[in-house]
Amino acid sequence: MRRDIFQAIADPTRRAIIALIALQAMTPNAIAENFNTTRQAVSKHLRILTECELVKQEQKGREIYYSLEIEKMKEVDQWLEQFRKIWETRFNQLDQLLSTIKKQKK
Amino acid sequence: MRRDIFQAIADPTRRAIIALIALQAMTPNAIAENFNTTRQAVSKHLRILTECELVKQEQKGREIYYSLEIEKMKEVDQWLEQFRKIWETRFNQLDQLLSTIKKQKK
DNA sequence: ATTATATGCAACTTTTCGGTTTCACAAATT
DNA sequence: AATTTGTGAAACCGAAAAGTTGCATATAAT
Repeated sequence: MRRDIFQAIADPTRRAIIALIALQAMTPNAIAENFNTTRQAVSKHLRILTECELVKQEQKGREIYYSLEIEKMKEVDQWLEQFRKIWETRFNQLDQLLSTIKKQKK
Repeated sequence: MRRDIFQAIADPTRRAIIALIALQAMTPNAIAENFNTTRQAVSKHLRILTECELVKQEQKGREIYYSLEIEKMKEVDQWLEQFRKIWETRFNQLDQLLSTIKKQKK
């Protein structure tokens, strides 16, 4: 089983779950109420999210509260970093081009 | 077919292809040389990347050069934005906590 | 003109994925 | 003690994905 964060966020339902529990910890039942699937399907998603450490649990009696392990999200951010560098370079090049054109107009 | 950027970057080979052609345009054959798969498999990945507009082609004779449509990568960046806000809030809270502790020490 | 090279596409196979159904178990409620 | 509630896990199913094989086409080289 692959189970990395990129595979985890590939599914739209999982992205929605992530967004949901980012704000506050929730039980599987409460999460499932927000979707058109069964509790079991949500439970399966939560297992996947847990497996790649995107989610943490806190047991309270028979209820289990799930919340987002927000630090893990930074892995995606780090991966994007290499492309952000390219954006910036391109932007600077464009910037230089524009100022060159400006100079020529004078 | 779903075909969104999150599904596209879920596959590790595709992420590698993206990183490769981000730096310079390459032909399918040249790309395939970097991996343990057949040219056809790479070709299929390129088609998927093209379908979700992550990649653009430029034909030169019988060769086709693929390069990254870097703007599209910003979609992931935008999605991360909501979590970045949470990071910053948490960070500020930690910051406040630390300065409170500092004050108490005095 | 013939051959080699670069590529895309379609058919097929195996694996993975997302969902449902069913069951088991533990905590809470009656 | 019996019942209800909250949950996880396994078995199964259909759909989609990833890879391989084979073929078609166009350009380049001989």
